[in-house]
Amino acid sequence: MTDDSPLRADAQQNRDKILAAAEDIFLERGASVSMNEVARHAGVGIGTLYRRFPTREDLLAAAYSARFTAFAEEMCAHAKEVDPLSAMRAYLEGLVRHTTVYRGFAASLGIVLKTGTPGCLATSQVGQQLLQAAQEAGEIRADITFDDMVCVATAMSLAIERDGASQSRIAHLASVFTEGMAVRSSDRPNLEAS
Amino acid sequence: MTDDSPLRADAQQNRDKILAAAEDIFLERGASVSMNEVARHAGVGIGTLYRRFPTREDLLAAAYSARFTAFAEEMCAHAKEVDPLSAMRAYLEGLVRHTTVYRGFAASLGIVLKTGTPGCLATSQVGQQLLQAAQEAGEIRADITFDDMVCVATAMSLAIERDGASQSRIAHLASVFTEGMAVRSSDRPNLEAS
DNA sequence: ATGTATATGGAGTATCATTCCACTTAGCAA
DNA sequence: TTGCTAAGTGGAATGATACTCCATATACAT
Repeated sequence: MTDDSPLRADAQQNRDKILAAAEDIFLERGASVSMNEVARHAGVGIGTLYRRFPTREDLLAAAYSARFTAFAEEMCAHAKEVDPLSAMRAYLEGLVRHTTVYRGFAASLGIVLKTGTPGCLATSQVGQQLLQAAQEAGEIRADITFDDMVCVATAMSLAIERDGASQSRIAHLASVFTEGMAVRSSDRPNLEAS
Repeated sequence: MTDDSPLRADAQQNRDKILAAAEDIFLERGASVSMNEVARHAGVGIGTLYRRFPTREDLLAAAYSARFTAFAEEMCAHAKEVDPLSAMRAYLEGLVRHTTVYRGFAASLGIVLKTGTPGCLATSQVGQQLLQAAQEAGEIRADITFDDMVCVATAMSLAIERDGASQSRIAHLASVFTEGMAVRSSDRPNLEAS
């Protein structure tokens, strides 16, 4: 299903130009700029852009892949140094911080994370691992899914896009929501080992 | 600032026709149908539609006003029978459930709620009251704002529009978020008055 | 009856996403 | 080197849609 045949040299070059332009322009004017503008900025035809990235989400995911890869590695390393609940909090916070780099990206987060780009795949997997670890440690409710977390991150990002993001506000919201997913001490008696 | 002069009789009639058509067509095809289609369905010109409802959000807010009014009353009554935290959970859950009546409505929720339509005003006010009551009862963290809640509701609705809404998933997510906003017993000692 | 503020319809303009295809070119095989 | 061809390209064309503008029509106060 995944495209495997390697690109022709010129096509690869154009792909790179598109990604560089997308990075620039998304940063500068948000994730909703017209596809034409991206193409023009990259110096390629609109047809070429669509051939390589059929949907805006595909382009977003590709343009963001490197950031996501770095983020996944960072979170993986960080998780080894703190307790599972803190790791989750940090993950959530970091995911939101990344998501707010491009204005207007928040609403697409869920779709983008499912695109299968290396970076998206990595951050999804790390997120799922951290979640599972926290659940096995009894620190996060067993009925929370990774999709719940993405939903939570979306909410936080939307809130922040609206207000303008202060670092402290991101941390604040991340903390609020992590608390919501946490097992409450009063619930502990209810133990259920699989 | 609010428009006060009464409409001419024919204009009022057209306004009513537009609202009836909007209700129909939003229900049937979602909140993103073209304005042209609404106008055609209502039997008025597109100019008339725009004169009365300058933005899509204005139209959505007006078309949804009655539902929101009913919802606000319902929540107000319900709050008298349960504890403040449960009232908040019910409000959040209800808001999301309402929001999913028109497909594609979720993304506009925040804007629509600020339009000043009687129903929007009522649900905003009730939400703020419930939040304040829960905070004064020490059941919800003092640093949560009503806008936070709207944001949360938006994200839940977006997630649900994507996945397809099951009633249980709405309830589940509402519960997670409510937990997150709740004051935890372990936090009680940690008091910091400004 | 008539003057005028109000209201109307819909053609016109502008912006986008997306498709399509005649033309170009990289890379391979002879 | 020289074709050959699959892969790639650009951008005009198509089709939606939002939104504006104004010549015309009409309610209604006088």
